[in-house]
Amino acid sequence: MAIRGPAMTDVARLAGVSHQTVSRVLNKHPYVREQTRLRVEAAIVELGYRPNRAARALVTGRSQVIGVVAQNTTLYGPASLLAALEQVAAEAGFAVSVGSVRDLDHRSISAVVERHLMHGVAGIVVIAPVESAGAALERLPKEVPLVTVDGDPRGSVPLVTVDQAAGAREATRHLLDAGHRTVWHVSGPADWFDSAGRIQGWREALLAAGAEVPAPVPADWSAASGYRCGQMLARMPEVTAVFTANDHLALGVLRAMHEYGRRVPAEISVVGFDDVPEAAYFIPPLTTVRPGFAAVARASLDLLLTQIEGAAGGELRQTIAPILVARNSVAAPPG
Amino acid sequence: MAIRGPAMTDVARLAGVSHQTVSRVLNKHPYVREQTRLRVEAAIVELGYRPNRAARALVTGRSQVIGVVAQNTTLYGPASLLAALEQVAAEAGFAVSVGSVRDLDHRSISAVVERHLMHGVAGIVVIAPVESAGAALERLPKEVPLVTVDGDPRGSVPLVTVDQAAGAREATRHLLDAGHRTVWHVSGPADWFDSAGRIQGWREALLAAGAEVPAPVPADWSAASGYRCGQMLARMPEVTAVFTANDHLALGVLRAMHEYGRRVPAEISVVGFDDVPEAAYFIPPLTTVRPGFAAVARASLDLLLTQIEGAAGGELRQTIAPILVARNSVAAPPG
DNA sequence: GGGGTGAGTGTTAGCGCTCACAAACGGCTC
DNA sequence: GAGCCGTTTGTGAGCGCTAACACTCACCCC
Repeated sequence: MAIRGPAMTDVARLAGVSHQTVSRVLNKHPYVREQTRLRVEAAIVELGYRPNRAARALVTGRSQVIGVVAQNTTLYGPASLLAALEQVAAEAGFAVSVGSVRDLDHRSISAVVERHLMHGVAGIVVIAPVESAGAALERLPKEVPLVTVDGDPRGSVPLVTVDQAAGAREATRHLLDAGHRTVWHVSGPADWFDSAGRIQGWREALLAAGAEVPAPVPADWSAASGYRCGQMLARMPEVTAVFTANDHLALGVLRAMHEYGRRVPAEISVVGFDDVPEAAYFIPPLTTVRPGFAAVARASLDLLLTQIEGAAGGELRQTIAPILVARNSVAAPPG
Repeated sequence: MAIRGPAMTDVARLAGVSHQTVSRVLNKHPYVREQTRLRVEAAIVELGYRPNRAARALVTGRSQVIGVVAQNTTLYGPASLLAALEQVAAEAGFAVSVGSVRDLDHRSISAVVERHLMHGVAGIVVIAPVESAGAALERLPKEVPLVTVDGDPRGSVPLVTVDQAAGAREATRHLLDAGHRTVWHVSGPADWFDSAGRIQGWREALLAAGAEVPAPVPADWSAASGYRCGQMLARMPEVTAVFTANDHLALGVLRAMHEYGRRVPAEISVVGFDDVPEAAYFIPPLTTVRPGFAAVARASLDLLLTQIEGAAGGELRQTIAPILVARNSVAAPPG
């Protein structure tokens, strides 16, 4: 294994130039004669030459790899973000190395960051949607370019985030516009920034419409907890509209409503958040909010590359607006 | 940016030894006096020294990164596999670099493989569940250690795969045991090995029980197509049991049954495949087959590391048995 | 006492690349 | 024709590490 391929000098010899000229061709320097460039390129093709990144990284002191720290990568949201990041990074010539963490506490995060540093990443993207992660990041070594996604809005680390509040406002307004007096909210875990933002947007929309603001029903992100909350809401006749913090919660709520014989949307309207691919095939198809993963990925990488290239300036905060996807889980309230 | 940290010679100077001794400590060579080792380790901690992977990779000719080629990483299956791989790799001191492809044809795959090679990966895992990928892999350069997951059983490339047929047999037998005369199958795309294996297992179980074998209903993997197939099956009164090639198809079928007023499981039983986390919260909770992603990941990495280390021997084919997860979507047929 | 042995350490030579610098060349100005 | 520019190419050093080898001891055996 690990047979060494041809090196730059081999290409140089074949093309009848110095290794330095080959390097210049590879790095697209100006001041290489067209004819020389063609000769070098031909030699590269002929030998099947492939530049050695390790050697380049050694001398330049930076690699072409960015590390990502994420939790729960099997969930639709993180997985989508990861895929989008990978694609954007590839376009910029960077590879993406993932590091999953079980918990987003200081110890887990810095362990994975440390692993990334050992592997010599050029920069790190941390998907850090909870309080504990925010604190952990402040304590990280400053030597590495770092960007957080969905992180602490009050932190000092460069941040890209989906405008949770805007999405929640839209969802809530959509329900109010359908004629509901007020909207109940099944919220995500209290320590997630996403949860906080969605609660805030929901509350703002209600207040703006002069509607009553019921207490949010706390849950985690799972269909299981959505189901439990749904069981409660199903027994409350005054509930006609529910906005859940994500689609899986909505799924649980839908199942509970079904079991209690409360028809959706005829008796109760439901709106989710995330637009998972299956959302269109829930019973009934779910109206939800779609965050722009691709836009988030692009913004994150831009921010990171700016830091890697050493340019100090530019915005350190980017907000991506989500959009509402209307389906059949919303109708006018009964009566 | 990219401030160079302390190098091995700095550690050596502080510990009063040569850089080579530091290297020996780092690589756990024998023949280093305990006392010396402690002195070196103290110096490493004091300076916050971190070995430069690029330099090591340059001299040894191999990196500590493995590349993964996968399609559709936002789906539950691939995402789970990816996460499992990453964890197993981390334990072995390897980083995982993902490369998503839109299509599993020769061009896309070799482009991503090429990208991985440029970045100097030590080996590659290809998640290659379709015919076209199988062909593409045979044409890849042999110089790189390679393992396929869910790939072509007839190919020559080392392979780890879930025993699709065994899982399908179990699912089908489970339905037959519940008293159904026969079981209908909504199958995955024809060019997927997974589909073929599941069809085969389903057919075997029916034949073994002397049951009639209906024509499989072809679909893709989406809830959308499951829904369309479900609409058809719902109108066929003789259908009492359906085995779908994955859970999303089952979700679509469930929705169709619901719309046509056919109760599950009272009138029709349904079994899926994959055990996505939401499966327990479908209406009704879905009986399904759980493939062992962790086991697949572990086997793949073992196979890959064996190749990387140059050891030729060992099995080049590993099969992982899935298990049936019984929930409430299966009951005796009506009447 | 000469010559082995093995533990523990140091010296040297690259791995393949980029960077800084030098050099060669033609064309221009004065 | 001396001097200067801009273009095009080459030379040499060195990034931080490991592998190969050389060396120094202490210890043992005949």
